[in-house]
Amino acid sequence: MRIGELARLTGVSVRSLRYYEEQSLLRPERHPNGYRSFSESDVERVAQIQLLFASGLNSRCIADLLPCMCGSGTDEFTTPAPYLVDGLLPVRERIVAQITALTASLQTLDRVIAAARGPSPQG
Amino acid sequence: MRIGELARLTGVSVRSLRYYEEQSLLRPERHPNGYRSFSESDVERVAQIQLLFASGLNSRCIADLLPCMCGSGTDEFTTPAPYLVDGLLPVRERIVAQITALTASLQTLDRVIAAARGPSPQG
DNA sequence: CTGGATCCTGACACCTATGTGATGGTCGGG
DNA sequence: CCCGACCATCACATAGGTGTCAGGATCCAG
Repeated sequence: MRIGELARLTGVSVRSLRYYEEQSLLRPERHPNGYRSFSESDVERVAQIQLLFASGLNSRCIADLLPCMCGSGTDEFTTPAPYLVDGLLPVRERIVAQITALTASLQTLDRVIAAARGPSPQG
Repeated sequence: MRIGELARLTGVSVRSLRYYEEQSLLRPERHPNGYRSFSESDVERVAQIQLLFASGLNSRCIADLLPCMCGSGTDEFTTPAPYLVDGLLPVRERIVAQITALTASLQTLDRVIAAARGPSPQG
């Protein structure tokens, strides 16, 4: 499919999809006329990318990660080099820390919201 | 206390503390000579700010949030106007969404890490 | 051929938190 | 007085993902 359709299917802007290719997160084929040609599986792949972006990873990190996880269809390359893991562990820690921070923030927020709803001594 | 000491106590750069004031996250007094004068409670407040930043909230959001929660010890003013809650709910949703994304990413990440460690069928 | 939709590349703009440097005021100790 | 530490403001830089526009090319329909 072409870039416009992928954009529609994923809800991601054409601009971003081109950027993803620039960052090697997507590797679409090219029609003879220069148009990008994406596969069906790229829909899922873009969703993955979006998820990782939403988690605060940057494109370089995602680029490292994707070859290890995208193998929904092709599974040869699902085992990353161990050296890659060394780079992944800090990322993991950051995510855990972020979840912790978010959870704490959420609790605080919920206390605030509860207090605003009913200032009665319920908590 | 002055800005340098607050920076030392919190581990946040002086630059960031000034930025926080610019964003109305901190409202230090001013000495006649122009120096900022922070209170003891600002140490905790900065920690809160950092926590929220780490949660991915931006300064505007934090500015809305802080007046409701800064009373961790003092709970008098923990009750915000209900109209404020309307603004808080989207924030809450964003936090929940982010936790969801992070959790999913963490799972993916852990699968990759596990696969790299031992490609044996252990999980 | 014409018009419109879609695509291409390239480039600049933005936002946001933070770094960094310039330039100068304030204060305390020697 | 003078130096060093600290503070002030202003301003420019950075990074990363995205918006947006410019200037063309392609393709299809009429």
